[in-house]
Amino acid sequence: MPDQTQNAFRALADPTRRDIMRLLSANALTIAEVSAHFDMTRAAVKKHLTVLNDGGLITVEARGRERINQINPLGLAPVLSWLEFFDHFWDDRLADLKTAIEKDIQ
Amino acid sequence: MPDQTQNAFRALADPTRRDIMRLLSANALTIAEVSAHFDMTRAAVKKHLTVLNDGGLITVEARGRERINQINPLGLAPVLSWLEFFDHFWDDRLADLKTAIEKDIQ
DNA sequence: GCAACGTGATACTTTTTGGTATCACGATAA
DNA sequence: TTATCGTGATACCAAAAAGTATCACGTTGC
Repeated sequence: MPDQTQNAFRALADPTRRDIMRLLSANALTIAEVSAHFDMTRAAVKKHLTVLNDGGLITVEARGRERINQINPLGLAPVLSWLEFFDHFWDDRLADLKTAIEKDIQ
Repeated sequence: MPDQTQNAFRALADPTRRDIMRLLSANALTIAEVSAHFDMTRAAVKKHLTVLNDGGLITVEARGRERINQINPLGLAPVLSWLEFFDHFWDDRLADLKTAIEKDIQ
């Protein structure tokens, strides 16, 4: 796992994978359970889970013949770290940004 | 510009585009000036700038025959907003996350 | 043991993306 | 005007990504 920042950003670039992150934030799920929420094959969902795993955003735990996928919030650290870089440049604008977030939809 | 969240995340998925963001954080630059920092053609850089513009992360201002590309920090709002979602689920872990950021490389 | 189930992995197709090459066009400067 | 410069736009190519279909394998339960 060389470039965790790149893998994490890449993992978050796909809307399906971001939806999976939200799903897993509520409960850890097996691949089949995750697949049930999307209109695509289990194999496709599995691929997305692999990308998320490569990005360090989820961890996978084997339980019998099932694989429990669960969120790893620390995986977001490289992303937040990168964004943090811009805080130093616009501390003032960041305040506006934070308030803008409050009224942001989705 | 329907899905700004998607466009912003997609724009940040490429390492060259993230580097461009850092570049522009110091100074607003023309396309040619940005291109000088990368080992690729001006046309390729222009494409990246278009993607960044679509993502709302930069703004472009015409000045004579030049186009000044400058950062739009508010474009990061949808990204931060999405990440904010996870704060509600792990307020405690977020503290660890913030401290982890401090010692993060790159 | 045996059948059903969840998963891993591979091969394959289609679409998107990153990149180059090229040309046309407005702005600049002599 | 004329030549040059920065850019926009298009066509094109190669590689990566998203998705499907399929099969093999270990686990579960009878």
